[in-house]
Amino acid sequence: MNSSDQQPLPPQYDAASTEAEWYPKWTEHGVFVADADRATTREPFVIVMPPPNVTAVLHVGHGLNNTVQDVLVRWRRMAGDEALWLPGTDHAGIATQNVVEKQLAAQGQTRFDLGRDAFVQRVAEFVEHTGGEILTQLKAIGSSADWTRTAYTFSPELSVAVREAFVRLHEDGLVYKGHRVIHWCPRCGTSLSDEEAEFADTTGKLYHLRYVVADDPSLSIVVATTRPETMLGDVAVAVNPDDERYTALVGRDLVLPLNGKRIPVIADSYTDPAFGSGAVKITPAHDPNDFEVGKRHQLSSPVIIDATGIVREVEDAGGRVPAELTGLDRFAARTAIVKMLDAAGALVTIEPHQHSVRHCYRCDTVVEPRLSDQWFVRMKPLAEKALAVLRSGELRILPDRWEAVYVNWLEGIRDWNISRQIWWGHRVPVWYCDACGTAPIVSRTDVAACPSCGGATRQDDDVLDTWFSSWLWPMSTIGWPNENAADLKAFYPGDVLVTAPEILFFWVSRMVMSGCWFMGKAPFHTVYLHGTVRDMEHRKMSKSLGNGIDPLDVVRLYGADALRWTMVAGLGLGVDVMLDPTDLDKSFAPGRNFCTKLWNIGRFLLSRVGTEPVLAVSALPAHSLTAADAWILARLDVAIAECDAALGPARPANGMAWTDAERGRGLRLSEYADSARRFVWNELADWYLESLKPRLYAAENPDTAVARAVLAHAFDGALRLLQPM
RNA sequence: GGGCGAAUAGCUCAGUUGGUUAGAGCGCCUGCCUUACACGCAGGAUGUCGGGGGUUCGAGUCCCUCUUCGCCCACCA
Repeated sequence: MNSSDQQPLPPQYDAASTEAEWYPKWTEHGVFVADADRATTREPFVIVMPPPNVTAVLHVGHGLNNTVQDVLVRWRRMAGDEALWLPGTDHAGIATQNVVEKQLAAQGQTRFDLGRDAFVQRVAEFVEHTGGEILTQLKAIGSSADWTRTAYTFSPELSVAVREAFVRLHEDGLVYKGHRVIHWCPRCGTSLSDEEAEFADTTGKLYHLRYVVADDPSLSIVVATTRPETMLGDVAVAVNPDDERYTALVGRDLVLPLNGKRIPVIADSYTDPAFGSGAVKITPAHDPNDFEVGKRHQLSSPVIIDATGIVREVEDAGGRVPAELTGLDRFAARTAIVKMLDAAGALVTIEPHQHSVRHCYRCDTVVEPRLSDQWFVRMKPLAEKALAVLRSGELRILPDRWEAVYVNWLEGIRDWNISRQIWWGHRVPVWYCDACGTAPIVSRTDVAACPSCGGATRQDDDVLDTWFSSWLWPMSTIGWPNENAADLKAFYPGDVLVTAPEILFFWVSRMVMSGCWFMGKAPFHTVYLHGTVRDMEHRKMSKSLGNGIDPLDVVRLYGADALRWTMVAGLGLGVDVMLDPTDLDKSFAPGRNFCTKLWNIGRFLLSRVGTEPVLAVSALPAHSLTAADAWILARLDVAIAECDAALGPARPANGMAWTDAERGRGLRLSEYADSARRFVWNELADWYLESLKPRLYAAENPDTAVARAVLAHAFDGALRLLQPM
């Protein structure tokens, strides 16, 4: 050993070169590739990656989400499990279509100029050329996913799964076509599910309008509405049957201002006598509640706003829209109508009104309730199974307070509108024969000719909600519906699902439902909901706010390990991670510094121990160990136990369901980071290594080999301990 | 309207079933370029644990209440 001089390694760790060198080695050696055969002799441990939108660019939220998954997968891989982390992307129906439509708009075109086939082709090409870039970016942060299994929600294989799910649910009586008022985005031109129509608190106005009794102008009723433009489509005014103020008027006709239509006063318990004037205008085509009221009273449903949000006579609306309002945008029409009502003496008052307005989750346009035909999934039977697995402990959610949210949503679940009037997505597998008008044909395979008359068929124009493909993700990616697929047998059900609470309803609950329904088992036993990455003002990091941090910048400046360290160390259970986009050093230097600390322990070891084999610690006689040796070996054992306890248990001990005692344990990422850091820095480096200097700078003697052996062992242990993160 | 969460050192946060001097990182102060590391080492200061009340031998930890932030859900006409 030459202790005198040259340092083969620089005193500071260069993450960029090291990481770039190692990642390809890992993939070349296939260390991330799971093997279905091996899973018969080892415990499988499976995490499916929440598939980012295929057009997505890596942001720090992905960094957090994937770091957590990577830590867990690497931890189990180290522990000897057959670990599978399954990556992939989501075709993201509306989102991706919007991106391409924006490109077209820049050229002054719309999708209708191209036509359906050409447009779909164009989106597919776009996705092929620029999509999935995020998966490459995930490699830069060290993600140990099994890239040989990379999946895509719109691949041929997954399309088979989507059709199978639709057809089977139809066979089970859970898929049906419904005619009702749904959420509609006039900008995207499609219906939305309840979850896709997000509430935003708004200060609006409550307009009080006076409708005069037809045969006695001295009598009138005042109704309150936030959307006066819909009055053109009113077919009745409803009052509560117990409301004595209006008993005498029930059954009589009112005259609708502006278009002179006669509408009846009806009694319906939907009306709350305490709200406003206690009388509600009923617009069946433009409000879901009014639609129900209208059905109960066999009223017509005149449509006076079209699919693009323009006011005009669309259906059953003859003579309802005055010429001067026809063709106006719904909001322009509102202004105009209020003016006209005022002029007509029908506007009583306007008062400010706090309420929540639904917006499109993709483009933030105010959602328009719209009467249309849509495909729905009857959710109650599915929800019951998803509730049962939580109650039995087959499934748990961490932090556990989310379990109540999950239960609450499932207990009040409503049917899921799964059809979208866009072009990018899985086409609804239903065919119609216009010639003979036979019943719609729901089929796993394309139907070219009508089975009854042999005539030409026409496939349903709608595509399926993008979540209708992602809810199958834990099964479809590993072979379902082929029940004999080796991967499906080896890797279903999986273990942990790591995501943010935002998509608990969109995705997590639905995966549980589909897994329970189609496979008879929840797709994972643990849902881990992590926090959100925020800036120092606690604002969510986002492109629009310009407060984001590019994970790739962090990788370049501080290293992937520093990024990962910051994510893991800052991640209390369910707690948000705060980062300062204006001071990257504040957030990421600690991780980088820790790497350098580790690096320098290594340099010390190389200079004082060298690269020759050392004695095995187990071969050292107990009496040859100094107190420091025994101490650091004990501390290593403690650290290992602490890290393991912080992360685990990996699965329910009985293999079936969580016991009450187990249920809240584990997934304490920050505790894992703390324990590991304390051992490496405070115990190994600060104390043990310092204590070793007299021994390792002394002339060679019998103790030298002991010190070298223990140091090498402790350092090896440290590296293994840190490997997951 | 219903539900949930948070409030602990200047900042970001730990404090698992109530139990000796409340912790970490960053920041700050004082020494140190000591032959692994100045992206470092040694040492130090810092908190009526949001306010009020209560239970208890004992409360950051349990109960009530108030205040302030934040989140989710809802057929808010």
